[in-house]
Amino acid sequence: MQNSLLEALPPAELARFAHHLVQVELERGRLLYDPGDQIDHIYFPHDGVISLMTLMENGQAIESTTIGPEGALGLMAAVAPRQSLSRAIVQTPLRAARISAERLREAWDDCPSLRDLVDRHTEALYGHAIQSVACNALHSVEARFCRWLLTCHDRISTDTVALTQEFLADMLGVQRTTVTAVARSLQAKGMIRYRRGVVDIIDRPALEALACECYGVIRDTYRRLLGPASGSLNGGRGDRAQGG
Amino acid sequence: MQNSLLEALPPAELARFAHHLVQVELERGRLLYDPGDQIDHIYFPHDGVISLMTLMENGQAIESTTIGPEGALGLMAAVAPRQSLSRAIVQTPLRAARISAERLREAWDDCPSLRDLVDRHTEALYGHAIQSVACNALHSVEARFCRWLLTCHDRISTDTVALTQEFLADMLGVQRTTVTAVARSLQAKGMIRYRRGVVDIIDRPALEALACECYGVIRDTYRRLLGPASGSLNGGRGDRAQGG
DNA sequence: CCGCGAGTGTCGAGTTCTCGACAGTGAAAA
DNA sequence: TTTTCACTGTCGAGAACTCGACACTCGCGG
Repeated sequence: MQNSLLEALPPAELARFAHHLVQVELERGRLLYDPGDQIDHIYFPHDGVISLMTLMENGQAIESTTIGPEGALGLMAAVAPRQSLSRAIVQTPLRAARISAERLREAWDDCPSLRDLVDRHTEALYGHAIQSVACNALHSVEARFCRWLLTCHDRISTDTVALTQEFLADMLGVQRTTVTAVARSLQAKGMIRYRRGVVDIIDRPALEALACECYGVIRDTYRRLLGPASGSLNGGRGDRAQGG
Repeated sequence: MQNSLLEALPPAELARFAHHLVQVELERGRLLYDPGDQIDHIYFPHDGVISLMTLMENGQAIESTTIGPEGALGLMAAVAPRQSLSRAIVQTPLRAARISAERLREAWDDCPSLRDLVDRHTEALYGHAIQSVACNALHSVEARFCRWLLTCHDRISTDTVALTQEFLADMLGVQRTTVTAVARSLQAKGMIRYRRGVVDIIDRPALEALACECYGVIRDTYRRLLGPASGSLNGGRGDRAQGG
């Protein structure tokens, strides 16, 4: 059990629905939800990344936010039945705990810490989204490319990311040729190495220097709202931690 | 009382906190929150627009989402104390009902419909944000300019919008010269007329044709989640409406 | 009345990214 | 081994937008 949300729950609450959790392994590219789909299952990743993509009328899909081990997919359906607003696809090989949304809703009233955690998670996801709004309007493809790599790197256990340039171009909402140009530039600087469908991260500090501030802002938002000192375990109001 | 959320509440629930609501009128440009500010008041607009802006390290601010009469500002603080993630400024002269977040939290446990409505509002706001993520990455300044005008037009009672090109450039995250060029183009087509700090909307259908799909998507998301048939008033699960 | 300042018009060089096209290449399948 | 196809490299014209600069003008205050 490595999902942060599940780990943060008091054992007594976790016990109320743990027997409904199913451990699953999902392959890269697996489609979990499309816009309008009823959210029937909630996924708590242990490692790996799920991309949430906004689908346009012409079929183009662009990444809006991501879900990793610090969060969960479909958590809004823990409160009440909900439809997905995004396309959700598995980005990297994924290990996750899955639960029927209905089963989780049945435990809802008896799980105050879970409710609090879900609220904070929702807020963090919103923070992720509004930072991406700014990022897409203001930052270069190169900076966004680096941010994307770093975010992915944080959530997997290796320095090797399996992805094609074509796929990344879709994520970022740009042409493949643009991604190719950026990738070559980064490789020339010795920051990454890549071959067909694989990117190796060589010099992470350099990537951090080239990435936009959004990388750190989003990471810190999750930490602040869902981290150990967020007050989610000692019941709400008090902020006795030393800060942020 | 014209705010949709307040109007949608059962009178019994509204009565639990209505005596704490204060009617306020706020001038254009008024700063309500900056990132990190404790959310001490919640605003339910009757007419007018509040812009939520993501603030970057260099001080640049770009609009991420907006709040109008169909929503409320700071609603996440109705659940538990929260800090603002955005800068919130009054976009057009605003009439709103304001309540202390703490007072609303006191009524929280006794207001199931309010809780449901807040959940739906949060989801709609998130939907707004992820659509803007895609929009900023994929759509032209002209299309976004039109979307912005339409969204604003929907929420005020006149065909005249008070805004400078410089301000709109900030909202959209582009250069003022770009906004000027687009504005001139739209005026040449007879769709708008403008003078110093004022834009008149002449041909709304033409603006709708030029705006990107995001305008309609966001509007429909709010309607679906917060509209009369959303099930928020008859207590939850059942979807007995004819749907859509 | 004048002066000031915010808001707008415009210009032009430069950069980034688009978009279509086609060639090269590596890895897996036949 | 050969074939095949997905993935990458590259080119070039063009569009969109940036960025700095400066002139103009409207409306307000002195």
